[in-house]
Amino acid sequence: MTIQSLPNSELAVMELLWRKGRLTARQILDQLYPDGARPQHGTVQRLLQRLRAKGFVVRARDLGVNVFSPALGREEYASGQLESLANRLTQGSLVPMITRLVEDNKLTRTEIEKLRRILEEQDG
Amino acid sequence: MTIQSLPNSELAVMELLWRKGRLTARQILDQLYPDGARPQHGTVQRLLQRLRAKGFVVRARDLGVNVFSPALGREEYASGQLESLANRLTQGSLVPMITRLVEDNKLTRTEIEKLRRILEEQDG
DNA sequence: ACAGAATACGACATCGTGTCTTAACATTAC
DNA sequence: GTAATGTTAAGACACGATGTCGTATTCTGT
Repeated sequence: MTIQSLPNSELAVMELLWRKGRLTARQILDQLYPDGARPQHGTVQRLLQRLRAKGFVVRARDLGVNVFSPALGREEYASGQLESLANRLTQGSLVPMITRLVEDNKLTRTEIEKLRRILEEQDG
Repeated sequence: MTIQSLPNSELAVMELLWRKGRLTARQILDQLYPDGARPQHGTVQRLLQRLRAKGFVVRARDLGVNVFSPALGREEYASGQLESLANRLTQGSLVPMITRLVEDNKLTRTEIEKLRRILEEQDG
């Protein structure tokens, strides 16, 4: 049930889709690799195909072209990764990791404030 | 500077070392694969070698045998992974991920309590 | 000095990733 | 309706990481 982890090239496509919402393969090619040395069109097609197989993007026919959009949000993906990290490393709990980050001063004051607020808002 | 992420076989060795502290290659072989179909001794040796190359374990000569121990703690590794996750996915911030987990009720009340306490203890 | 254990390391199969290429298909412009 | 153009699907492949062997070499205790 865990969300699987994506390789870089596929994550890059997801990033773009998360930012733009819906794009055609061609648009992805253009926006992901605007410079000279860009990959073949088929490459993006392939990535999209793999992402679809993994259930990360959905496809819709639109004016004769396929339009792709994310099947899950960035936060959903990110928090899923976080969960699986916790499962693998710290018996499923975030506490040890966060504790460590706090002790090492890896969190900014603003972050700490925000986290406090989020946790305070929880029930009562 | 980010802590790299370990493959399963190497992580399994680290797990064991985190639990036991210091072990010889032979002990690792015995404890990691107690059943029948165990790998060759050399396999563990190889894993240890790779872990050493990556800086995850240190070695000491002890009574004529090498004894291996973790070069970093589990929490250090785990929080490093968390950081790199945040860097890759949410502009370096944990807030979006945690927010999401809280909203989805993925954290137990106990966890939330603990996290609150940790964050409260911070400065003033 | 020798047997037995420990170590180092070259080798290799397999898999995932990143990319290409070509073939099949759809669409558009005449 | 056909040619030109763009889109999609899928086979192929190189490359690196992973997991595992096996052998050559080095140690240790007696």
